[in-house]
Amino acid sequence: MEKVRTRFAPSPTGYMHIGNLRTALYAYLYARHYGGTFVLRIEDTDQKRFVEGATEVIYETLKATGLRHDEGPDIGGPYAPYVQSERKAIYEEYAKKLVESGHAYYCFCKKDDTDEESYGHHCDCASLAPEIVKEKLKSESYVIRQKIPRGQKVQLHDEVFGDIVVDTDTLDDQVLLKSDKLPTYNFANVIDDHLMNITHVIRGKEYISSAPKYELLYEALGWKSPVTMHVSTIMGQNPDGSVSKLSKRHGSVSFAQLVEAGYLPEAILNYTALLGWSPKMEREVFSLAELIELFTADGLVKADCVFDYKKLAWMNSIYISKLSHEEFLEYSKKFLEGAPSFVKDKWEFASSLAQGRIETFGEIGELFKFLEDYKDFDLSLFENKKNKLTLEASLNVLKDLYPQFEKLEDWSVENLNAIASNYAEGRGIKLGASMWPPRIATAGQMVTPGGMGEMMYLVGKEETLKRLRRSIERLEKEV
RNA sequence: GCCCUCAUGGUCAAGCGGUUAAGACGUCGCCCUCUCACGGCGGAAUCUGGGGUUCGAUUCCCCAUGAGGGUACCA
Repeated sequence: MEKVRTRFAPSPTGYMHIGNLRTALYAYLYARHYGGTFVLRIEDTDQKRFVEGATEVIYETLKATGLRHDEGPDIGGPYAPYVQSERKAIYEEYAKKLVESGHAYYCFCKKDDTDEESYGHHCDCASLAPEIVKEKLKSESYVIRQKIPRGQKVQLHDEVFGDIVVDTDTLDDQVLLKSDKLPTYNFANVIDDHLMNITHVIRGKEYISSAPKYELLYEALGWKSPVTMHVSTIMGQNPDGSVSKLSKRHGSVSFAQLVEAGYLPEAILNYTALLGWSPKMEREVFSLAELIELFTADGLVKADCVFDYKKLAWMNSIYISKLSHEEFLEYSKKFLEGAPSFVKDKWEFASSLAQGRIETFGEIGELFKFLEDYKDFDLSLFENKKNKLTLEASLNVLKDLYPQFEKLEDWSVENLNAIASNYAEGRGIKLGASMWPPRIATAGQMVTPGGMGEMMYLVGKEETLKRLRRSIERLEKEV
C-alpha cells in the first residue's frame, strides 16, 4: 500500500485560527495513525496579505501543540522548497503546459471588465486567434485561466461527503496564474499536492465547491488526484441564537488568544478534536497519542458545529486538575497579575486551593480578589440556619475564639482549624457553627475558595485579627 | 440569481430499517460539606416539515424549509 502523506497548508495570516488548527490536527492524526508523513507547506501566494512574522506563529503553534511535522520550510525535506512563493517558476511552467494542451488560455481582460450583475467569468479570450494572442502577450498583462469543458459531468469522491457529480456548465474559468505570475491558491494547491506526493488531503468544507475544478486539472495533467476529506466548519453562536462562522465577536478564536486566556494547549487540542469528529465512544478525554490511535475518517462529521466555550472550559478544568502541583505552580505564574499580594506571597499554598476550583488560569485574580477588597459587608451573612447561627450566636463564637487566635503563634491552617474544632467539641455544637463566623469575618463574603483555616492563613495573622475585631465591633452594635 | 453541501436536545454528538433514541457540556433538584468547588445520585430537554418506499422509518427516495459555502487576479 502506498505510504500515506498528508499536509497542513496554512497561509501566513499572523494568527492560528482554531478551525485551522483543527485541520492541522486532523491531517497530523491521519498521517500518524497510518504511519505516514505529515508535511507543512506555507501558502503565501497572496502578496497583498503578507504579514511579518506570520510563519513563526505557525511554527510556534505546531510546536506548542506537539503537532510535529516531518517536512517543511524550517526543516526541509525531499520536496523542498515548501514555501509557495519560492516555487513560482514551477506553477508558471505547468500553467503554460496547460495552455499548450488546450486546457487553459491567456486572458487579457482587466479585473473590472466583468460587471457586477453577472456572476462568474465570461469572456472571449479563449477563442482568440493564436497570432493575436502572441501579439497581445508582448504588450499586455494577462492571466492564465482554466478552460472548463462545456456540457460534461465531473464525478468525484470524498471520504466524508461521498460521491459528488457536478455539471461543468456551472463551473467558471478560474484564474490559475495571476497577472503577477503567482498562482492562485486553487492552482498551486493542485500542483503542489501532486508534486509533493500528497496522498490524502484534509481541508475545510469551503473548498468542496472548488473540488470539481481541481479534479479537472488533475485530469488535464494526467495526474491521479489525492483522496480528499472535507471537514465541517466551526461556527460561533451569536447573541440572538443564530450561528455564523467563528470569528472575533464570538470570543477568542486563535490558539494564542485561547492560551492567553488560560486554556492549556492539550485541552484546546482535545476539545477541538471532538468538534467535527467523534471516536464513537463514551470517553472524551484523550491524549494526543490516544487520538492518533483512534483517528479514522469515518468519525468525521458532515454538519457544521458550534464552538462551545463552556465545554472547552470544562475540558480545561479536567486538564488543570491533572497537572502536578509543580506544573500548576509553574504554569500559573504568568496569570498571577491581579491577585492580592498576600495571595501571591503564599501562592504555593493558595494554588492548591485554586487548582481544584478554576476552569481557566485567567480566573485566578478574580478568585481571590475579594480578600483584598475587604470592606464592611452585610451582617446577615453571619446568619446561617443549618448551623443554627444568629447574629448573636456568631458574635459569641467570635468573642470566644478571638483570644485564642490572638495567642496562637504558629499561624497554620492546622492550628487554626484545631482551635475551632476543639471549641465546637467543647460546646457540643456543630463544626460549622464555630468555623462559619470566623470565615465570614475574615473573607467578608459568603463564598470563599477555601475554608476558615485557609482563609485566615492566607490573609495572615495581623490582618485577620483586625478583621475579626471589626466584625465583633459591628455585631455588638447590632445585637 | 445560479451552483454545491448539510440538517438528532441549548451545545458537541452516537445511531446507519425494528432501540426505553447512548454519552458529554450546560441546566435543574437532592446528597456530601464551615461557603464555593470537587465528587455522587436523579430530573427536564432532541430526530425541521410534508409526501412517498416498506409490515415497519430518526435511518432509504422526492419536495419544501432552514443553515453554511462557492460564484475573487483571497485562501
